Amino acid sequence: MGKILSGKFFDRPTLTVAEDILGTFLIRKIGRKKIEGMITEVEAYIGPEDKASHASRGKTKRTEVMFGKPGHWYVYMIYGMYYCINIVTEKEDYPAAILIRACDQVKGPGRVCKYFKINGSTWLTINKKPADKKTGLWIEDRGIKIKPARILRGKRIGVDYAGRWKDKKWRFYLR
DNA sequence: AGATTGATCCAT
DNA sequence: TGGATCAATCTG
Repeated sequence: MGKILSGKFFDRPTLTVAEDILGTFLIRKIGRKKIEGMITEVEAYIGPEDKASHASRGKTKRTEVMFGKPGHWYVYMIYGMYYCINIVTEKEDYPAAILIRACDQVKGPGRVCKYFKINGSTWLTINKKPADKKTGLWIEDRGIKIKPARILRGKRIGVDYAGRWKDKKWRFYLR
């Protein structure tokens, strides 16, 4: 149907990828069923210095995937209840990723994962895996072109602890 | 505004 | 090994 976005797409400056990813589709395949949604809101987490990023405290078992190859999934649990999903960007050894905050009418990263059935029994099949059909979760470009005027930009949500990094306007969303 | 909830990480 | 922290969401 659409064009599956590969590592090459994600091996670019994260802010560029964040804008370009708006209007593409997140696809989840479970058995013969598909769950789909157009990506409408994302946040960028960029580099080892970004205090809002999990990678700012260095490479750990959890965050090593952010230091890995672009086009892989980083899934983590937050507040013991919710999962959030990110796609890794930029070159290996440079930690960066994009958090998918909303798809169509599904607003909020925790709800996105719930909608796409990423939970305690499935997240390990996705975390640190490439975004492709084999993993069962990928991103497709279906040719929808978003006019720059439709893209809004603002501060990231829930990172007030991040010092001077909290005010970076690294959140992109559709009007 | 407050409760929820448990993996993660770092300082003891 | 313990405890603070947390890229969120729900309920009131």
